[in-house]
Amino acid sequence: MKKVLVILGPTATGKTDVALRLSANWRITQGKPFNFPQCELVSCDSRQIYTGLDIGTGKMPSNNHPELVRPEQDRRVSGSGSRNKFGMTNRNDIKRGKGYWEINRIKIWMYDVCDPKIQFNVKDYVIHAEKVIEDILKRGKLPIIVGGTGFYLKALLEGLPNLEIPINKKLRRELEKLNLKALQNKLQKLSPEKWENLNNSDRQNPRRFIRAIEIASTNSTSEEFLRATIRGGFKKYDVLKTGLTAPREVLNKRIDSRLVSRLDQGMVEEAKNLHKDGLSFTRMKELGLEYGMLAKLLAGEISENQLVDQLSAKIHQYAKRQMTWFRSENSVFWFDITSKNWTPKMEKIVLKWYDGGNDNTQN
RNA sequence: CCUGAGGUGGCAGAGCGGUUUAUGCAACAGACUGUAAAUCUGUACUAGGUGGGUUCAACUCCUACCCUCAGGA
Repeated sequence: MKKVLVILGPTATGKTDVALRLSANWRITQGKPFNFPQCELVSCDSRQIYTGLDIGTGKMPSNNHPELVRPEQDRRVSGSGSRNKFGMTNRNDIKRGKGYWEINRIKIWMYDVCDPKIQFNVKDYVIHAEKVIEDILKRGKLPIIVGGTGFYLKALLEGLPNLEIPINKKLRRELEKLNLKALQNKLQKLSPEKWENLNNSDRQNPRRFIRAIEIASTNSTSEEFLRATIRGGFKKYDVLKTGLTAPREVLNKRIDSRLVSRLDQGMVEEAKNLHKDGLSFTRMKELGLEYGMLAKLLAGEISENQLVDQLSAKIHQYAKRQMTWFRSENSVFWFDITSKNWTPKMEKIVLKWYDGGNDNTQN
C-alpha cells in the first residue's frame, strides 16, 4: 500500500518545520539500512491556499531559509490570459508543476492555488490535494500532509458524503436574505430528518442552514445525488497520523512571539499590498485572524496596539478550536513539543512505519 | 489655579432610586459533512474612585476629597 504521512496539530507547533526537517533527514541518511524516501509536503491549510497571503499564514519561513524559491514568479501579474475559477491564469498550474513553493529544495504543495478574492472550499481542496498526492506518489516520493485545517484534512482522509452536491448560488443568494427563524422553518419543512439531526448549536447557525437546505433541496434522484457517495477518501493509502501539541500556555506564548516576528517581517505591508491589488477590506475580514484584523487596522477601525492584543486573543482561540477538533481525531500519534526527546521518538515511529509495512497496529 | 466633562466588572461601554439581569470584547467549555483562520452554541465570573449625608431603599440624588480628560490661565 502506498504510504502517506500526516502531521497535524494546532497552529504554532511548528508542523511545517518538523516536516521539512524530516524530509531533510531522510535525504541525508540515504543509503542507510532503510530505503529512505524523498518527501514532498502538502499543505492542508485553508488560508495558505491563497496567493499573496504569505507572512500572515506562515508560508514565509521566519528563520530566513536561504534557499527559499518560489517557482511560480509572475503569478500575480495579471496578464490577459484566461483564468480558471480560482483566478489563476492556467487551469493546469498544478499538473504542470506550478502551485508549489520550494524551501531548501523541498517542495511544498497546495500553496497559492487560489486568488484570495475568490472563495475556496473543502471540495476544491480535496480535488486538488488528491491530484497532487497521487502525483507525488507516482514519482515515488512520500507525501507529508501538513495540516491545521481539521475539516479539510478530514474530508481528504475520510471523504465527505455530500461533496458532490454542488453549491447553488441562486438559492444561496435567496437564503441569505432570510433570518434564522425563516431558515429554520424552511429546513423543517423541507427535510424533517435533517432538522432532527442538527444539534442545538447548528440549529442557530445560518451558514449551516444554507448548506443543509441546499442539500435537502437537491432532487434526490438527480445525478449529483447519485454521485454523492462516490468519494470515499483515502482508504487506498496507508496513512500514519502524527500530531503535534503543546500545553496551552506554551502555545499561547509561541503564538504571541510569532505574531511579533510576523509584524517585523512586514505583515502590515503585505496586507496593504493585497488591498492595493484589489482585495477589499470586507473580503480580507472574511479571511480571518491576521488578515481580518489587518483589514480593521488599515480601515482605521483599530489602533496598532489593539491589533496586537486582539489578534493575539483571536489566535489563542483559534488554536483552542483546533485542539478541540483534533482531539476527536482517531489513531493519532501525539507528540508534545515541550517533552524531551520527542523528535527522535517521532522519527523512530515514522521510520518504522515507513520501513515496516506490516506492523501497522501499534496504537 | 479657573472652567467644563467624567470616574462602573480583566477591558470597552449603557441604563436605572428598589435582587432578574445591560450589552460587547476577553476568559472557560463545546459544536461543526461545501465560506472552517469561517460560522455557531453553552458556562462562569467580576462592578460602581473614597468618606460623609438624603432616603424605607442608592451604582443611580446631595456633598467633600482624590483622580482622569478637555479648554483656559
